[in-house]
Amino acid sequence: MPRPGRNTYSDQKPPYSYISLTAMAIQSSSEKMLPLSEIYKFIMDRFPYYRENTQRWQNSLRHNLSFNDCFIKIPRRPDQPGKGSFWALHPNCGDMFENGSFLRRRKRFKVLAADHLAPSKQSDAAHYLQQQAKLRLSALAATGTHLPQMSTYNLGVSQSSTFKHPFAIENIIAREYKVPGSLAFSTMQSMSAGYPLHNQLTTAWPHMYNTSVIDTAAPISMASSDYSAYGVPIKSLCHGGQSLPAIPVPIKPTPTSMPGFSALPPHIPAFLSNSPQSLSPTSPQTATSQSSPATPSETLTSPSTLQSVAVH
DNA sequence: TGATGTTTAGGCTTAC
DNA sequence: GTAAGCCTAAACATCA
Repeated sequence: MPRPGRNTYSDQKPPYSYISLTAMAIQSSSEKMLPLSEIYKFIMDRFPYYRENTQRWQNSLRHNLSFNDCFIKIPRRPDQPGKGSFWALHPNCGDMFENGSFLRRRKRFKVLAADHLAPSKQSDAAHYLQQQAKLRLSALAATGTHLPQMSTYNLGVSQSSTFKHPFAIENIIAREYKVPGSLAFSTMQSMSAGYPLHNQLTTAWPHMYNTSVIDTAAPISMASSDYSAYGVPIKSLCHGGQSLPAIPVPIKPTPTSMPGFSALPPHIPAFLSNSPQSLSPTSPQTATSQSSPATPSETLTSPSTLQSVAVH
């Protein structure tokens, strides 16, 4: 639970559950999937609190990965030796935090038995992904953008150009953008003394802030016969199938009630303060997140191919 | 052998 | 008050 310190969160427990932290880590990767060790690294890099008692929280984190259906394990391919599997977010886990709290989900994401894609549904998903790939290729051709080189594990085709994952920085800060004047930003800046995040937006959230990579230019990988046509199990590919989540801002457990704290997660301001460009309300990302009323259900063709349910 | 992954259990907190 | 979510601990299995 959040235990805001006097002036900083740097040595305090972040107001995020392990599920949130893990999801953030996964979302921060360009391929939307990370091995366990990288998830550890992400969390430790950004949250000093987790640089201690590693055995404790890492055990909890592993427990969460296994226990929660919102995380899916993607085996390494034979040509990618290494220990452990990759972990990704389930395509439909986007509404887990519908109440906006990163600390406690309103509903636990649960995959029904039928949700494990049947062959027919897999083909539907594959078809959908192909369509998305074509759309992206067309967009790239129009803009002259070249495809970034990615491994066969990438999930690039899974995200539509309008979809913003709940753990994406855009969603986290979206509400702040709507605050008139400079209050939001100044508040965020004042909090940048929290987690000493040394990375910039483009580093921590490359898939969100590198315009040549994210969204409109997500890479397409076609691949190896041992796996699906996309290099990974179909099930793990369809991040674009989720519903548009509510803007996830920690609403309850947060330091908002504490003097000097805003509702924004403490590490977010650090990102922003390091990336003035991304703060521009006229930036493509911001414009997209604000001006695009389209929901994934509107932009995606077959969300029904991936059924899941949040159980209470 | 250590890292990774699964499962079970108990206690605490929070939403309903 | 109850159910559900979260955290922590622990035991065990698997694998590089």
